[in-house]
Amino acid sequence: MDQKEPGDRLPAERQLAADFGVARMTLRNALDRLEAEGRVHRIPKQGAFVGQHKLTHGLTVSSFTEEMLALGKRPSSRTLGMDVRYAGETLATKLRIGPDERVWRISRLRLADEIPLTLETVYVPQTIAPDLTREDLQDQSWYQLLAERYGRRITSGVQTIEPTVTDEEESILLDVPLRSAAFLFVRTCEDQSGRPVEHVRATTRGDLYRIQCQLTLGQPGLDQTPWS
Amino acid sequence: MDQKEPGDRLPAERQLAADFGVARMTLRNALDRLEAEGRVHRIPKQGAFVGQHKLTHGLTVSSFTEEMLALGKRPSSRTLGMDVRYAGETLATKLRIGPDERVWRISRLRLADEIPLTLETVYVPQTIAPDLTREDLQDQSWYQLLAERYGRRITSGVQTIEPTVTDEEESILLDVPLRSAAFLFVRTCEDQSGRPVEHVRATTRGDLYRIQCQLTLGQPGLDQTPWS
DNA sequence: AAGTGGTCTAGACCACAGA
DNA sequence: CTGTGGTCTAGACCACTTC
Repeated sequence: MDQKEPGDRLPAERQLAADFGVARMTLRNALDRLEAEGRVHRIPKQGAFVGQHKLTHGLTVSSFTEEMLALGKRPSSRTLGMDVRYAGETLATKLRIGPDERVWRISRLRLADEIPLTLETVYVPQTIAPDLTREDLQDQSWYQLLAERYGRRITSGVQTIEPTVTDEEESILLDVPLRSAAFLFVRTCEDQSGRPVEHVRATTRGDLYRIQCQLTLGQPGLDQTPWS
Repeated sequence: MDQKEPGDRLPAERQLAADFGVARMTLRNALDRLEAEGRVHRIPKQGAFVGQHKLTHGLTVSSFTEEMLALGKRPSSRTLGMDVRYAGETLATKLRIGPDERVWRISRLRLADEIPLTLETVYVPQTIAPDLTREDLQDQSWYQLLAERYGRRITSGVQTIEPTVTDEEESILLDVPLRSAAFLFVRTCEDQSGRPVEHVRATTRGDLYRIQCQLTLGQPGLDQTPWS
């Protein structure tokens, strides 16, 4: 079994399927995922090739902790604030709760190898995590905590991404000059049964973080439909 | 046949497959695409629902023209510069050509409903489009031109996204204040046979454009692998 | 218990690539 | 031409949700 180099062609699908003892459809599904992750690059009618580039973490649901560990960085966290407040109309809609229900509001500075990287504010209904403490949030994965203690596995979400410039407070906390370029991520995540679990606003330094993603062709003919 | 509202549940997969007269696997593939486009929202073990949100254009290969038309805007274009130069080392690597081969360098301001939105610079090997003229670029889809005249259908690409702030020239051309938030998209696109066709740097106004995408769970167990 | 989505199987046909 | 990936079929089993 020789090691493949980036750019090398993988064996034919039928061959691989036979090697692994699975049906070709199953093998293709696996390749689909590898391609989405950027680990292989496929050329229609020609084959699959070992990925050329080290794609950075793309657009999957993953906690800061997991993402940093995957990138070989040491994640840490400083809790800046943590309180309970009423959801209010906007947040209630996103979390599908009543506007007078209470939510945790947790502000944290996330660091990678002790360098400030992201400033995030998480909103989570108090009914989901009633007994949360400051210690729970220190240096452990928030998603792991949600899964293990509260039985909520985050499996999907919708995210918007905007460019922004840091204001005075963000600049100080993130240790960058005033009006530096940054990402603003806003996402609402759901658990395995489709119930909203958290709403997050995260400001991430643009000088240290970038998004890399594979572009694929939206199937022709359907993209034409106007969507109001 | 009644019209479905956002949030309504779709019929069961087996039912839909029977209605359309296709196998369930085929129906599921179609649902996968609709979900990736944000038109449908699926909850595991419960069903598929009409999409809640009007998702903005996500991360598929599409020309500016097509994307704006899909959003109901009228695209237009002003060519700012167009010349031929040597590729140089960096660009040559991305386009997989020799460093002393010639490339078109085309700068264009892209507008939506006459409002400046994106400032883009496209690099394309001269061998691919030898007889390009300024008129070719006026108010017609570049990808369509590539496909129809040169037989190159853009089907995939790799893109990096960074936040940036506009410099003096960009601010004037995009009609925004100095140091406004903007996206910097850098992508290299390939045709149907996997050959690089163009390299693009595009600066897009952050006050008018955002990215919205569906987050999904990278399959567990494989994400743990460190990628150097 | 019945119905659901998620997954897999073992075949099949097509269009296109390269020799 | 042969082999390839792209797509589809008709069935199957499982785990889970809902009644």
